Amino acid sequence: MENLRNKILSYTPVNVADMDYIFQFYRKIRLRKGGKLIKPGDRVDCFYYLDVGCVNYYKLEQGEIKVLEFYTEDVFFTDLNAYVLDKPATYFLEATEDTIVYAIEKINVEKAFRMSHQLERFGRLSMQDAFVRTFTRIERLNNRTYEERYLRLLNKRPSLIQRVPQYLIASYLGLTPVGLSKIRKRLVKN
Amino acid sequence: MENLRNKILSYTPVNVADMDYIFQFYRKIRLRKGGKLIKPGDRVDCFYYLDVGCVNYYKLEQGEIKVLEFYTEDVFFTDLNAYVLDKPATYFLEATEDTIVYAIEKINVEKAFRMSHQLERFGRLSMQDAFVRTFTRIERLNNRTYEERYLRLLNKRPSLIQRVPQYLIASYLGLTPVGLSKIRKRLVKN
DNA sequence: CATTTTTATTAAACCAGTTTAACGACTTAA
DNA sequence: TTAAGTCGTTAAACTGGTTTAATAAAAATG
Repeated sequence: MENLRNKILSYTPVNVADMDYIFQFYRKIRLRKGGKLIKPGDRVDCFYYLDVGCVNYYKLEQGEIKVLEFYTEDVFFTDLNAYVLDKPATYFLEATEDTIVYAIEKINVEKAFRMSHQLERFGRLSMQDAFVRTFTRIERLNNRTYEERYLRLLNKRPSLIQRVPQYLIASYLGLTPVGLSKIRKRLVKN
Repeated sequence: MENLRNKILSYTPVNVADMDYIFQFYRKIRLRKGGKLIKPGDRVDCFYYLDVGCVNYYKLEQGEIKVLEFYTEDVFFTDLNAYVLDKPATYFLEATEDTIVYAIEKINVEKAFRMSHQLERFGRLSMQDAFVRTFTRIERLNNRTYEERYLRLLNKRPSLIQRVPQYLIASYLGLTPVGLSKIRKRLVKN
């Protein structure tokens, strides 16, 4: 759990007692490829830290898969909408490969944040960080063509293209598998 | 500043002393229509609360306006990317009508959050709230057609359509003024 | 390793948007 | 009160994607 500890400390200093306090609540979860943390209808009462692997955050709409995000090494994640608002999940959180995450229950998160000002601050700053990353995503969705989005992904997260099947990448970019295939063809020609 | 006080208290209880402490830092800003809080290149060192009016959060890209969000009554906002990362702004924050906001400097936000666990918690929860709203925006951008997006906006923020010129609405929805005009025509026919 | 299943490519027809340009209505300023 | 600018609509030609379907290639399975 050394990675998780360093991740927390990357946001703000936390004294050893407070760190130990929150760590008592974390439990390790191993997922095989295809294993799910959350599926629609589930209660979402955990916040996760992705240590090893990749988790696909997606929903099914009229049978069609809509990928919202791929969470990879060293990020916090959950189905935040459902988690925050205590609503049943509408998304899946599913491992695209063998994956290790650490989970902490919401009730214990709240306990830890109430008990420690430093942990509360960690909570605020990590949320701020999540916000900024999400916002950047909106910027891209709004302003770029599909080709530019694909090239950007290729550049920013090259390993993702290797790890994840192309039809999921297509969905993540907001187009069809056929559409992505055409873009790729266009790119090699030029 | 009663609205601002209630907004803060809607997230978490804050004792009077701590509330007074943070309130000493807020200052009122009046903007005429077209007035700007931020423009590209500016240092973004304030967090704002919109009391009355409407602020357009947009950028210019090859001379073309790209609207990311309209902030209206009773929300916190800033150019968060620039604010958090201490980078120069790339966006405008511009009043689309006469507007009143309250501003607090980043340095004083940090002071208040360090001084008070309750205020720190308010900071975390308001950030969480902002995240959820932003995330909802991504969902819409990803999954819906332009027509559905327009209908949703009409339904969710009907006043916005009245207050803001149509070419800005078009940009917010991610299409051209011509495109939006065609959609509107299609809708009245059916 | 042979079979089945899953994934990626290609082609053809189609369509919801874009771009450009012209026009009319409304607003603003001199 | 005319002139200039802004805003929304329409039309025509275009384009970058979609859909559907067939096929090929690769991966999983017994």
